[in-house]
Amino acid sequence: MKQRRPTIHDVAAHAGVSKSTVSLVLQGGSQVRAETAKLVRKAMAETGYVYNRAAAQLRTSAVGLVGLVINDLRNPFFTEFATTLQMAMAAKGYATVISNSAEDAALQAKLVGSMIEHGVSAIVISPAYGEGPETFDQIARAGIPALQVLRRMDDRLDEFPFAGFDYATGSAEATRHLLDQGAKHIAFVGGLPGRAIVEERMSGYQTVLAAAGVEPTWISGPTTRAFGVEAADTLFADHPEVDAAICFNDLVALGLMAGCARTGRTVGRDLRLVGFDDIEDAAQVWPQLSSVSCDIAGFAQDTAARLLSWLEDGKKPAPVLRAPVALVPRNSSTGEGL
Amino acid sequence: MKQRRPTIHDVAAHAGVSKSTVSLVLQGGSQVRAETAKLVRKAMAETGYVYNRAAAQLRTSAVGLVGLVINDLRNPFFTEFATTLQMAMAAKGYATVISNSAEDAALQAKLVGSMIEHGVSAIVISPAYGEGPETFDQIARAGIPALQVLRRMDDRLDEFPFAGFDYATGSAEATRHLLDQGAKHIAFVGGLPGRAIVEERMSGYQTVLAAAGVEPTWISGPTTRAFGVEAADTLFADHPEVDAAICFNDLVALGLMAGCARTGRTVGRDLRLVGFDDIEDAAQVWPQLSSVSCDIAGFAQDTAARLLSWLEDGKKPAPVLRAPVALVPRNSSTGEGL
DNA sequence: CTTCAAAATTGGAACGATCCAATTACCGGT
DNA sequence: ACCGGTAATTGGATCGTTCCAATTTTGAAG
Repeated sequence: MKQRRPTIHDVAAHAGVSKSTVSLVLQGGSQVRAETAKLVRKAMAETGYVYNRAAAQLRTSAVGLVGLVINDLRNPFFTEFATTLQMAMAAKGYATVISNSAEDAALQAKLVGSMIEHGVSAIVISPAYGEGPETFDQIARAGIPALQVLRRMDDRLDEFPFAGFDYATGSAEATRHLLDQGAKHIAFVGGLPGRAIVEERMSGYQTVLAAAGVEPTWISGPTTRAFGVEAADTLFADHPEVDAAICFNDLVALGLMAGCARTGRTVGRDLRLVGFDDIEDAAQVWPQLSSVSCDIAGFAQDTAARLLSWLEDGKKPAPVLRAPVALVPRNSSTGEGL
Repeated sequence: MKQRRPTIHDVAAHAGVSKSTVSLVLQGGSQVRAETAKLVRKAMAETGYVYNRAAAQLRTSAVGLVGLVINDLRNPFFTEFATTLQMAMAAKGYATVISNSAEDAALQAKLVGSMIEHGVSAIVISPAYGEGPETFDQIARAGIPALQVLRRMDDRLDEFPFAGFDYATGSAEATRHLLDQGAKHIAFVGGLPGRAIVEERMSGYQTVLAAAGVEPTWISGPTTRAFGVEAADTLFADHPEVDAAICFNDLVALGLMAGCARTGRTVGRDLRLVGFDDIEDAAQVWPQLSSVSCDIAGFAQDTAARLLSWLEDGKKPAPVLRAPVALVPRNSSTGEGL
């Protein structure tokens, strides 16, 4: 039980070949005779050999391991991204370690440090809000390729290319859609001031409203479902004229829907609603939630592809990429079929 | 840019001490003079040293790294478990790598293999359904402590202790609650035949119904939100007499709620509903969903504690642990305040 | 100023794989 | 049987740490 694991030496002895041959078999090159290879593989099975990656890594320093740091893994939007990316990388032979920073910059720095020590060959990070550039300094020092996704926190875009969605266009489209549906007063619900994404997601809304000569209304707050529930009360008490809303994300929108249901308003008629992200739930609640769809799975696959071409062909991705988004109108905004 | 990373040697040279001293500083023992230690740390900062864990691991083979394999990371129930466990382990200085097997036994085996190669010192696994004992054989061969959680797939309980929830009692309680509310015909919705958890979650339901002399009704299917939506139609078409339902999990229940809303039934009045797991959403939809609460966060913390005591004090956990569950009645079953 | 134990420091020898250059095996054609 | 050339195999040397035994430094007591 306590004895040490067999090594490449033991396997070699058991198979009657040299350790070099075993190593060659391990690497799968067609350099060893099929017959010998079979012999070695049998010996591996019999001795219960397990590959020691640390030893290999020490010698080669290249391992198929990439780190993924997510600021809020509880949010289904990010979960979808993480799982899809992991699958895509796995298909190419890379292992992906997922970590959740829980929006805590200090923890995030620690996680990234640990990943670097473990020798990840790249990092994909959706950064937490928070103080300094510590996390990215660390990555820069280690000289590891890193991609910022979904949120842009560090300005060294040449070093840490960013990819996210074209939120501004999305919210503009959503606003226009609501106006087309006859909405007179459109509120924006959720998001805290001073955050880049919030400003981005609001900018399209503000532009379109300004063009239409309508006054914007912002109910700011955290981007959670709980806040959405609570925002419903605020909305009806303080802004009774509002007849439509764009939410920072679907979680807030779903919360808002629950809040409306509780107070007896019908979403889609009394209040027209559009969310953001188009998470799976959006199509499965009733009324179905209109949302600005971000095709997060496609984005994740794209990210994997970009990362791979960086790692394997040395092609550094463009410093900024904005993936298109599309409004998916459903009955929470059209009111059809209610 | 391309030059190799500084090693412990370089740091030593820079600080004017020997590599052994640097190593000692790294390990934090109080064996080196405070003054020297400071000198070394300064040298580390100046040379941009990063610790090479692979090398250390090769020598000591003990690293604070544990693997977590989850069968469905998209399900918020599991996400909550994973993130909480990760935080708890991080607090004790362990890094946790999370992987999603996506209910694919072959992928799971591959993931576990990769974790073992990376030298994890323990594995926590919520296993995917599927064929053979391959995954666990691998773990057994490597002699790594492993905990089965939430789902019991392997019978070697001495080797792979299991911990899960006391579902049978939970569903019995839920059934009794619904009967108390005046329900006459209670259906069980979701879950595929032949799976241990499904049988467990149904057993309490069946026992209580049998005692009350009521016929059970089972609408089986996958445990997803989409199935819940679809099940609503089945339910009303084929079993119009049903006036209450227990769902395999909250996802199914939430889907069922959406399905009811679409067809104009009021959950809590026309149909009394209880879910399972008490995920965050349950309290935030409207009507609020009654659910058998599993305190998954507490369970995750508990799991972390059990794992740590195994790893650090050598105390192997009991082969089977069933954590208590509690029914949380809300208005989807009581109908209050609707 | 010695002496001596305790504290601090140091030089190898591992750990288990990969890589390279060097060696040996094999095979078809004289 | 011999040769040449390719294919297959094989010993070191090496990667960056930790561990151990051995050595040096320190400082308090005599």
